[in-house]
Amino acid sequence: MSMFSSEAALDRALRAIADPSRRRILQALKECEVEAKASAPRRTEGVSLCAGDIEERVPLSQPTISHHMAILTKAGLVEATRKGQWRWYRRNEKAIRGMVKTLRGEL
Amino acid sequence: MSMFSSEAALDRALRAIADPSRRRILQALKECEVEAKASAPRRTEGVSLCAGDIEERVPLSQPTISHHMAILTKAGLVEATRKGQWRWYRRNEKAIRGMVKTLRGEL
DNA sequence: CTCTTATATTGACACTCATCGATTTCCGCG
DNA sequence: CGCGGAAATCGATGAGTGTCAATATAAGAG
Repeated sequence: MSMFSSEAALDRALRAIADPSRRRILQALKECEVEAKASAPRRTEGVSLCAGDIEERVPLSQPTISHHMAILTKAGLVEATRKGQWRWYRRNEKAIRGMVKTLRGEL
Repeated sequence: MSMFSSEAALDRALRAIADPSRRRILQALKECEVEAKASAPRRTEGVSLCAGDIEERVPLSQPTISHHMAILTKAGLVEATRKGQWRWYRRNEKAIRGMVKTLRGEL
């Protein structure tokens, strides 16, 4: 029983990844993960990007980035934690894998 | 190199499955496949449904069904062949599998 | 050719949504 | 408290889209 067993949850996730900008954001988060793995000293936020970092990597305005992050978070594909005035986003690999798996079975 | 290597093709496929009605249509086509496998006498159109059949299984008007079938076909997820005045639709399993696989790698 | 049936196309409508500028909220710091 | 920076929210706008009724097209039957 995955976290995408309900039609509504799967629908949110599929609509989330149906947008090219949001797919680019997910890829940017993935690249930052591998970078963090490659670098020797483990920073605590190594596998995360804050909204500003994403804005640097994806050519969209700050409100638009914020909007997309809210959609990705509500869909469960991304998790966020506050740290001071920043918000650190990271991929929810389990959820992403679960969505693909659900897709393979349900579609 | 899958058939969804280009961003445009993947985008078409993802937007296609982002709609619940189109996912229901894909499921209806899948059910008809397993029915055909279960029944002893192999009819030539056993793994297909015509637009009218789909209309019976999905509560949408005929023009809407036609519209969705065009989108699914353009996305490559469904194939169609004319047979008299009917159009028989069947899933493109290879493409569907390929899309999921591309998603697993690219996402 | 005409009738009937199956599907596609058109036109319209309501609704969603991606995007941005402007503003607001939040939070650490002095 | 007040300031500055980061992110969220608001309001507007333009593009996209799901849906249907009406109409058109296609194709077999008689």
